[in-house]
Amino acid sequence: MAIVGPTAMGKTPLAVAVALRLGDAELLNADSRQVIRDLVVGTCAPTDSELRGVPCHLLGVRDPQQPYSVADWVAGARAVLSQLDGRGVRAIVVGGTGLYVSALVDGLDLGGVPPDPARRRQRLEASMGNGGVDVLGDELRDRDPQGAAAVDLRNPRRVIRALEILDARGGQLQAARGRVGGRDALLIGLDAPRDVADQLIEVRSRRMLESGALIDEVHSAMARGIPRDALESAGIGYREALAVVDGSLTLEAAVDALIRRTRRYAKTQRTWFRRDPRIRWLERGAGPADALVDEVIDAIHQDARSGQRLSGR
RNA sequence: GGCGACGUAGCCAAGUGGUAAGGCAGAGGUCUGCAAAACCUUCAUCGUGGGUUCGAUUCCCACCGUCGCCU
Repeated sequence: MAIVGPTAMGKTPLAVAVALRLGDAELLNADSRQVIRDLVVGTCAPTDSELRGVPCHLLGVRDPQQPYSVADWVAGARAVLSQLDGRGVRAIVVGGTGLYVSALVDGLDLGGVPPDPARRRQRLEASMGNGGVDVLGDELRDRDPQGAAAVDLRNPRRVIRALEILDARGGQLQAARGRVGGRDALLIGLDAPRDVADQLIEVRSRRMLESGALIDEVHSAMARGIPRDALESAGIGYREALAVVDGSLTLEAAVDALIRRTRRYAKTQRTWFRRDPRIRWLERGAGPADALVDEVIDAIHQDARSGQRLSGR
């Protein structure tokens, strides 16, 4: 099963509560920021005390500078899953990175074409030249008219990736975008009414910055030699914290920016998850999110897939 | 009290006698190897009232407001 939804709604505490209730369950992190090693404050990676003894996989497994993508995560997730299956332990996938969850659950075939950084840089530069992205879009249309129709030709990253796939395997884009090995899963969405959600985000953002914890984390990361740009791309909040550190932003302004960016991010997450009709949404109130355990457990029992497993077959 | 400047969307801001750039914020959306990313769509009738004009946000007058200088 998976618990998904916008950031700051309490997915982790809820998942932990569910795992404790089930007894034989472990968490599998599906948050693209929490996989980064040693950056826990700004990424809101769960702490040991928040996990209450429940193991959580794929947490802090890569360095900030290290390139990492959905494919890496899926590979890791599949490994975790088979290991858990072997031990007869149930996995609870928790996280807000929709693409990761989808890649695992739907079994997106990522084409087996790893990124080519040098070539990407080259094309990105081309896209910033005279003709803009259109130059790349035209190339894509030439090489695969059909495939091009399914790509957002205004989006450099998408076009560049499409070309990258064609470079590597030729043929047509469509052939590289199948689905293989999905996992049928119960999907639980956790969200809150707008005002509560805004409140949760504000409280979290304030605590993160005003306590000084994020600033401290940024300081120690820099002391370890982590490059600035790696830090900035480590998630919402790091850019703001860095700005406070070098004095270009007041703490108050940083808090505002963090709140704003986080809200916008939450909105994007909602947009992503809302279109998936399989998700069963639970709405939390201002109280603790783990009060919803019972509802999750009910959902598990009602769910045919899990029902069989729970009854011991 | 006098003189001067300014008054364009929530904020910053360009501009023209023919019916309002852009950025930020907001709202909505897209999504198959950077996804807390990248991208798309959308959002004003120009302080108020008169006048000139075929037509004014753009010219003139008055008023209101803000800022500066002077007394």
